[in-house]
Order: sequence, then structure tokens, then C-alpha cells
Amino acid sequence: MASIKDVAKRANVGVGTVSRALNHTGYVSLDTRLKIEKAAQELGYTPNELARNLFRKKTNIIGVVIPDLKHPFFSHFIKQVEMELYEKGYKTMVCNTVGISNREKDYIDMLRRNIVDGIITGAHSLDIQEYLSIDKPIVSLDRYLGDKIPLIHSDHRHGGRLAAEALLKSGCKNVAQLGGSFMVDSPSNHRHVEFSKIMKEHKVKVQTVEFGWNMFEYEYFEDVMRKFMDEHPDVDGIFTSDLAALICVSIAKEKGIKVPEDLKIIGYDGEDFTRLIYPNLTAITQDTDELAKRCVTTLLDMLDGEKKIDYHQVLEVGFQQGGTI
Amino acid sequence: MASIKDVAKRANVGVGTVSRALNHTGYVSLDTRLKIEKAAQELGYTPNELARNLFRKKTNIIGVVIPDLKHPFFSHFIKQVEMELYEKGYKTMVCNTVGISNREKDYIDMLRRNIVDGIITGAHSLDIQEYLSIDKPIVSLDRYLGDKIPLIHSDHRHGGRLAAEALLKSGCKNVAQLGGSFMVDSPSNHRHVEFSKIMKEHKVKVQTVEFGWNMFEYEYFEDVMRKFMDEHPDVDGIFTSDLAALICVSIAKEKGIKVPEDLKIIGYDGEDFTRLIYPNLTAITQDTDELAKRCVTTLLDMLDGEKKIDYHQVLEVGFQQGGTI
DNA sequence: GTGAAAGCGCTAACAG
DNA sequence: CTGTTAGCGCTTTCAC
Repeated sequence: MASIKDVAKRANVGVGTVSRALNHTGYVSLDTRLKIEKAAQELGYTPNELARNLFRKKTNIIGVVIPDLKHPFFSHFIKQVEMELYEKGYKTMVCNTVGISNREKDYIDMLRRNIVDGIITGAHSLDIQEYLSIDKPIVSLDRYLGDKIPLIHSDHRHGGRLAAEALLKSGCKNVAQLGGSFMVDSPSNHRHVEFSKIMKEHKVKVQTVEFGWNMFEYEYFEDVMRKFMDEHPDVDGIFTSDLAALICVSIAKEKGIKVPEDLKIIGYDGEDFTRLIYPNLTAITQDTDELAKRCVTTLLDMLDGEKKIDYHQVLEVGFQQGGTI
Repeated sequence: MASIKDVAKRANVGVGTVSRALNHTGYVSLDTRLKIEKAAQELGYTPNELARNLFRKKTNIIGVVIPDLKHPFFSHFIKQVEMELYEKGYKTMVCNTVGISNREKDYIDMLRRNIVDGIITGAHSLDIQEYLSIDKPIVSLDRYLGDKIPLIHSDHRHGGRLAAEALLKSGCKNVAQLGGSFMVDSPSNHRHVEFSKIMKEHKVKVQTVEFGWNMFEYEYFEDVMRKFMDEHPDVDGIFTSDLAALICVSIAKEKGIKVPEDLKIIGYDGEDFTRLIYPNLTAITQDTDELAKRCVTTLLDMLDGEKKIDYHQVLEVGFQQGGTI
């Protein structure tokens, strides 16, 4: 690989001049610039980013840590994050935490080692403690990581309320909610708290089933859902994640349970694939694109250092009227 | 940030010794090692990977270029790739090419700039020419990029055959296949060639609809599928991608067309979400996990330099019997 | 305008 | 066993 030295030699100039010429920084006479460009061209010179990185102490790489790249919500999120980052001149490094303990810690380490300039994390595995000691740019999606780390999430409480109201309005008397692990303190759990609260206020029986910690596999949801439905044939309304909701619709159909007549189902997230069935799944929707955008701009603002940071951003949820309620 | 120099100073030793002690390379007396470890500890020292990278001319980062991170096949693929790479000590950088021209080129540039050690590409946008000039490790999924670049793909020809046979066996007389752009020479298009060939051999009418180039949006598939179904109510068998197939099932239901009685539908890829409907989608399945694994091991073997590389790996496809055929 | 030189933080070779 | 030194390739003063 040709280095800047080779170019300098070939153009009969110093390396500094080559650097200035190629980066359009500082004065270089047209004459020598052309000489340099020609030499660079002939040598097929490409600057070595590694050397630049070392000098600048910056890689322009952002790490994105999420539980499961395959999950519809997260794959949507990361796609959008990647596109936003690209537009701003950054590259995206990804990390699946599911199934492997300590990966989140590895990633924090990458911040320390200067491999990434910042991190957007949507993972829920690590103890908060680990984060408190870091003073590099981190933005969190859906999980409180201390006051120093910006937190961005949908208004899940409102999401829970909307779901509850929809089920109530359609006359449910015995509902259930199945949701992600409540062990971690995440705003995303607020939907279940709120849901439960409203149901109780209306004297409607509500059961809550907790999904296993960091479980995102399709088969797992199916197992849990099937078992639940077998044991509770009397439940007339279910509130759960998109994936589990779709599975629920499918199991209901298999069992000959009429949806929405005998069982109302409402999902959460409202990703694309909930519109792949007919009728569509009724769901509370998150603005995934906007969540991604906020995470990116907030992180880049932190990197910038000048901008004022909003440490707690809450996005509105929506309602997707489908045919399952 | 504390550097190795600081540690050396604090431990009253030379930087070389610190390096050796911390990396367990070369001899260091127990005594000094302890001194060094203590100093490193106290300073909260973490080696700067950037400097290492520069020295080693290696980042341990692999770039993965795919059309669309949100697409179920690709998000599955990339999840698996990421996990395999992590296990082998590599990090994964991702790149969505959809919608943005030239991103693939940007990525190849990253190889030149030493930002990534190698690339796994599943994208279909760039002219092959660009690849021919590269002599760094690249592995291609589903697209022929010249004899120097290992090509890994499913036996799509067989996939097309299986789909055709299934449709024939169930008595279809007038079928259609809708598939990805045929402009690029990709083994994945072979399924349509084979499908068509077999149908013609059996004197069954077959229409072929080509999806737009690099289109992966749900709405787009819905538009195309709906239009097609409106214009061809007489078609009794459809072979298309998972996503489009599911949409097809949904539209059929909406229109009151009985599946599989009046319309047989068979998908391609057989990702998880085809089992989210009841009855499940009948589909030709790819072994996505194995594809990912092969891509990773092949790339790492190239990086290794010692191993013998298999330049053309073809994986068997499977058949998922659902209820749509 | 331009060249020389220092240095980013680390590793490896080479004397001691 | 350990300290010193010479780079890795680039950017940026700082003289000339």
C-alpha cells in the first residue's frame, strides 16, 4: 500500500504538503497540488484511516448495542440508526447482547479503548453501575442509566393506557398482559404498570405474565403464549408485544377461537409485519424512525460538545386500528 | 486518558516492559509485573486500540454490506454473522445499501482505508468491476463477483424446482412468480429460471413479474402484489418471497379467495415470521444460519492466509410444509 | 508556500 | 529479565 511518504517522494515534496494538498487544508500552490494529485493518482494512494484515527483520537464509528438484531423492532431501529449515522459521516458497529452475558460490558470497553466514539444502547442486561463510571458519549433507548446518560423512549405509560382503554371499550372483562422482564427498571415496563392500574380501576380482572429475561426467540413466545392460552381459555383480551400478539392470533385461529369476537388482541410496537395479516393486528405504535433519529442526533450533539443536550426525551405513541379488537 | 507511558512512569519501568507485562508476551519478573499491574489499575489504564491498530495494520472489524437491515432474511443473516464474528474476536460493522447509491463503493473504500479487515457482501448494487481491483478479503453472498471472491449461496435452482413441483403436484394450471430484480446476475435468480423451465416443460402457463431493483419496502410489495392479483384473478398458484407471499395470503383473505383451495401460495426463505400465521406459509427454506457461518469462516480463513479457500459453496434448501399449498 | 520534525500510543527488535 | 529506540502513517506546528 502506498503511503503518504511515497506520494511525497514521487511528487518531490514533503509529506506535510501532501497532507495539506489532499485534505484541502492550508495553502498549496496550484502547481504543486496538481503534481501531488497526479502522483497520488498514479500510486493509487488511499490515506490510511488508522493513522488518522490515532492522531485524531476518533474513529467516526458508533456502537449500537441491542438485545436482538433479528427482532422486528430492533432491526427497524438499527436500520434507521445506520442510515442517520451514515448521513452524518459515521459508521455503525452493531452488537447483539442476547444469549451472551457480558457483551454489553465488552462494548463499554470498546468505548474506553477508543474503538468507537460513542454508544447507543438499547440493551437491558448490564448493571447500571458499569455505566456510571463512563464519561464518554452514551445514549440510552428505553432504560434509565443515571442522570448523565440521555434517555429516549416512547410514552409507554400512555401506550399502556391506550391499550387498556381499547380493551375496556370493546367490553373485555378478563384480560391478560404478557410482557418483557420487569426485573430491569425500564420505561417500557411502565405500559404494564399503567395497563394494570387502569384495569383495576375499572374492576376488570387482569393477569400479568412476565417473559423471561432477554428472551426474544419466536419459539419461546409461542411456548409461553400457548401454555397461557391453554390454561386460561376464559381470558377475553390480551395485550402483549407484536410478535407474541401475532402468535396469539395464530393460536386462536388454530384453536377455533374467534378474533375479535371471543378474544381481543392488541399488540405493541406496531411494526410492519403486524400488517402482514388480514385483518391487521390492532396495536399501539411506536415511532421507531423518530426514536432512532433522536438517539443519533442526541449522541452526535454530545460528541460535538457545544450543543445543549436534552436528557430525557419522550415520544408520543400511536394507535393502529386493525381487526383484532 | 492514561497512556502506557504514564503506567511505565508510575511503575518505574520502561514502556516496553509494561507492554510485555500486560500482554503476557515475553518475560517479565513476577515482581515487576505486579508493580505494573498495580500502576495500571490505579491509573485506570486501558490500552488505546487505535495505536495497536495502526501498528498491526488490523482493526478486527468486519464490514457486512446488505441491502436492507430490516428485511427478515437479512436481519437474521446479520444477527448470525455478528454472533459468529464475535465468537472469533471480531466486531461487526453494518451497512444498508438500499436507497443510497454508491454506499457499496464507500464500503470498498473502507477496506482500502484499512477501517475494516474484510467484507461480507450481500448487496446487489455495484458494478462487478469495482470488486475486481480489490485484493483484500471479501466474501459474497448470492452474487458472483469474479473468480477471486468466494461465493456462497443456497441451491436456488433446486429451490425453484421444489417450488415448481409443489405447485404442479397440487394441480396448478396457471401460475405466477414474482421476484427480485433480474438485472444483476445472482444465483438467487436461478430459482425463477428453473421454476419457469419446469412449468413450461409441464405446459403450465407461467408469468414472471420482476420486482423493482433494490426495493424492499413492505408497501412496495403490497402495491405490486395487489395490482397483480387484481389483474390476474385467474392465477391459481404463486411463487414469491416470504414477505410478498404473506402479503398475498393476506390480500387473498381480504378478497375472499380461498387459500389453498383456489390459490396456492409458496414463499421463499422460510424465515420465522412465515410461521406467525395460521396455517403457516408453505415455503422453500434457506439455511440462513449456515449461510452466515460459512461466510464468516470463509472470510476468516482468507484473513488467516494459510487455509485453503472453497471459492464456491452451495447449501441445500429445504421445504417447509405449511397450509398455503 | 513548503519542508522538517514532533508526536498520537503502542509493539517489537535490540542491546544490555 | 528490562530499558531504549525505531517505527506504524498521518497531521500539524514552526521555521524558512
